[in-house]
Amino acid sequence: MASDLTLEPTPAERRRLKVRGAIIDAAERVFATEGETGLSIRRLAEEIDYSPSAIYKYFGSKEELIDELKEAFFERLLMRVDKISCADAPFSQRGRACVSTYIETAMERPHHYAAAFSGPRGVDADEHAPPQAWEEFEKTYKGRAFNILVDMVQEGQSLGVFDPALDPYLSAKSVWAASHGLAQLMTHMPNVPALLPSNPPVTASTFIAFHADLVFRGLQTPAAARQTELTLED
Amino acid sequence: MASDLTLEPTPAERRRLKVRGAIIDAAERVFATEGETGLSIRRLAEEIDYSPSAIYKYFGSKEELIDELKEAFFERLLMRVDKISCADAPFSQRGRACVSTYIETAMERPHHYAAAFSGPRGVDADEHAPPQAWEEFEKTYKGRAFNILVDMVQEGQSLGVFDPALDPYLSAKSVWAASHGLAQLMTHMPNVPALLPSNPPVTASTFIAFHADLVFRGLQTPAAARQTELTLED
DNA sequence: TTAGTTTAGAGAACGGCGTTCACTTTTTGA
DNA sequence: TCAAAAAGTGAACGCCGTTCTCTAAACTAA
Repeated sequence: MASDLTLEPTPAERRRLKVRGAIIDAAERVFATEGETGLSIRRLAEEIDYSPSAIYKYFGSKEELIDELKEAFFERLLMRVDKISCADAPFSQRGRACVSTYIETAMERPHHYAAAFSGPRGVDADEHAPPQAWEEFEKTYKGRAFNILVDMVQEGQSLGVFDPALDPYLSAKSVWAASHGLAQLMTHMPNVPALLPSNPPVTASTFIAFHADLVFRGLQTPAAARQTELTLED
Repeated sequence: MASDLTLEPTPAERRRLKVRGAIIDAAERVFATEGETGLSIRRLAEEIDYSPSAIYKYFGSKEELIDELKEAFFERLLMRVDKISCADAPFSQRGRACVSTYIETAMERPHHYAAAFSGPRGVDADEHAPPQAWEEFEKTYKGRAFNILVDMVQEGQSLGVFDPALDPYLSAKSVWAASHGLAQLMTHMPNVPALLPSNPPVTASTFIAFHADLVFRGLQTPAAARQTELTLED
């Protein structure tokens, strides 16, 4: 701990990071395919050829490890949505693309996405936790992703396509809820879109676009809504 | 097993049902407050003064027991929503009330609601499960609740307030996703509505109504949407 | 180089879990 | 009354997360 000022990592630090990375990699691999159920410290240890107790030199607990997986996932989720929200495309396309990207990213890693909205940090923990302040939430990945939505609503309002009477924050939360709900529905009941007695059967991505259109339509000014076509072709 | 035809339960059956009920009651109590984490067979056994292995005379596994809790919850959820959907009230009020009731019921038992959309039956199990047919899904509590939504969309279309070009099934699924998403958001991040930098702060039920309005607005005909006020009072 | 200290890692152990199995006790029904 | 079925027990198995003690290696300073 004598070299707080040196920037290049010492060999020791490099080795430590390597082992840490191996643990994270193995955890990521297992968690992505089998979720929290299949991920055990003992199995992780076996997979990287260490003893179980060795892992506790790198992570304080199993939960701490999983939190890191979730964080990494949400960072990627945020980056993808952010990139699309800044893209050079018409407003309506960008809006739809943000929602689609969000849902599709969630569908790629269902366990990661579900874990972020369940478990101890979800239902249980907020009993005694002090209500998080807005300034704090804004720095989270979730908070930053949320802010993208807020900006989008405000842009729509300034463009005259969204109802200017709407509170941007409440509207953004509504859009978030709608997106989140569909993501959850599609990851946990993937067969539902296919089994609906509609003609013709609808693919996942088509339905996502339909859903996104419906949600944004609720925000529109009546005049704007009149010009919006609600169709199902891509 | 000689009395398949007698209708009144024998004393033996009555006793068995009593013990079974005690197990379920204890499980319900623990699960409602502490969720799946706090519910263990051993603790349940201790709470009803039996040995752990005795429970396996009544339930094949822990998962089977929890499934029964979930089923009971969804039955109540369905009954509440069904009662409201048949109430004698204007269409728009009924629609909003269905969504509100759904979300509020979920918020009363967050663990039950969350468990129904996660765990082995959620992400994992559908890998090898054959895609469920519509006729089968329709009999589930989930399926019946879903059908209420379908009927509501169709009623709105026949009343001329919802866009007749919309597929009722896809639209119903969209509404379901939006409702589910908000339920999940409010159970797992209850502090978010309060921390939004809006003036004045918004209560949970107010926001739920706002969300419901927004969702149904997306289904409306432009003419109908022009007449709908999006406000936040009561 | 060497002595001392920090660190990585191993291995056994603890308490808890779901579940099973062999066993005893109670209840049932002819 | 007596065999068969059911209810209930307690020990055990193989997991789990986590902790503790101990060894061996790696750094640091003289």
